[in-house]
Amino acid sequence: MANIAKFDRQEVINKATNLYWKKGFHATSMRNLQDEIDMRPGSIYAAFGSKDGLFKETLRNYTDLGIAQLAHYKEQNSSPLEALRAFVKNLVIDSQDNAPNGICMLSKTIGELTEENQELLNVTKAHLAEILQEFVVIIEEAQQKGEIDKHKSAEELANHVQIQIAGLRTFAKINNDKNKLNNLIDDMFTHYPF
Amino acid sequence: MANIAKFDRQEVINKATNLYWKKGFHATSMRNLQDEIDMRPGSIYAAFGSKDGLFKETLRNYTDLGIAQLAHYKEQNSSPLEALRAFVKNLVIDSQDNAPNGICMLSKTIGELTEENQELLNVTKAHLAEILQEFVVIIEEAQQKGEIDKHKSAEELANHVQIQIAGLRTFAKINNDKNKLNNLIDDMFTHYPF
DNA sequence: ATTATACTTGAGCGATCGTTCACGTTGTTC
DNA sequence: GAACAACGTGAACGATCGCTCAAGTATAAT
Repeated sequence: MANIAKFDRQEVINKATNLYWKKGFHATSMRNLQDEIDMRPGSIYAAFGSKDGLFKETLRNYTDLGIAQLAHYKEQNSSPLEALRAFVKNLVIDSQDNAPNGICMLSKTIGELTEENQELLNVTKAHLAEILQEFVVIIEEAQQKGEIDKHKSAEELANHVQIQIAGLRTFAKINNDKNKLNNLIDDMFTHYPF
Repeated sequence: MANIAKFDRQEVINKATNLYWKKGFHATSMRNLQDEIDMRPGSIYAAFGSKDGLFKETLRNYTDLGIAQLAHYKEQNSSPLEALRAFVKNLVIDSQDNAPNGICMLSKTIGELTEENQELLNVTKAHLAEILQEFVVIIEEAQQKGEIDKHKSAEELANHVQIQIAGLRTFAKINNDKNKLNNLIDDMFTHYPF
């Protein structure tokens, strides 16, 4: 017989994601997490195994949320390219105020961790590759619709988008001028290499 | 009377810079630093005051080294624009192997720290602004020499360069294809907005 | 009611954190 | 060579780290 879930696992993971995203892996203590998700150490370790294990689940959650968000913009826009633009603007501009951290949790983790946490690093890289692939798909759709030159490499354009997002989100942390950020993103979609 | 320096302050700061740069602020313990710079806690605290104090000195050191490096490339190139390009290639491509960390120490710190370390965050932002100003100067010199359209805003171009560096260095961490990175940087200098 | 099972609890483990300070050593001064 | 100043030393402080586990509580099955 299935037992009553004593805690809402998804809600716990969401809260843990936000805290890890905000403070980073090393600066987030299990004490901090205990307070944030309102669970005692024993329960946390029974459910997630370790600090690393919980972090890995939050990385998965973060990536799923990002991919779902991109799908959301695709549904709302008939144009794949416009959907991508809206997605990027949301990440770079809106996230500075709404999200736990303006920086991408995956980029931040790539920057923070070393080979001492090789497995978490590998997971993070794999998730970034997943998102890259989503960009490839949406760019190929835009090419099908004639919004982008079909002769251009969708993979290279996707790389370019990911580089711009990483750069812009870092920049936004020191210069949160929304008009400027908006213009930079518009430029990105109206000039080379698009 | 000045006493004999019992330790080489500059060498100690260099070693501390490399460790902080590699591991980040939170993941670097004072024990780690003691081993790396071969000093006992009392001496470190007498010389630098605190973990924060030493970190602040390494940020200053890192920024000075970067500015000196840019000056070096300016001396070696008659063209300011080529000097800037060589500087960027060095940061993005060579640093992946040579340096303690492929990521810029300042960007990494911006990503890692929160308002809990507001002063270190402010120092870091100020240093990024310093480097931005160096880019403005070199771009203005390139405009004087007719290498860049004088009607373009040197400040905006400098911002663009800093954003590209942040994005490319993150990208290089997951895809260290030197040919691709080289092409991306060449594209950056031969297409919009340059 | 009793037993079995599932889940939570929180005191506390050994280790490590950033930091301090009484003390030892070294070099200078008179 | 005695006194002093300057610096380095490392044991050890209280706090916190990630984590464990014996005990407690709640629900389900008999």
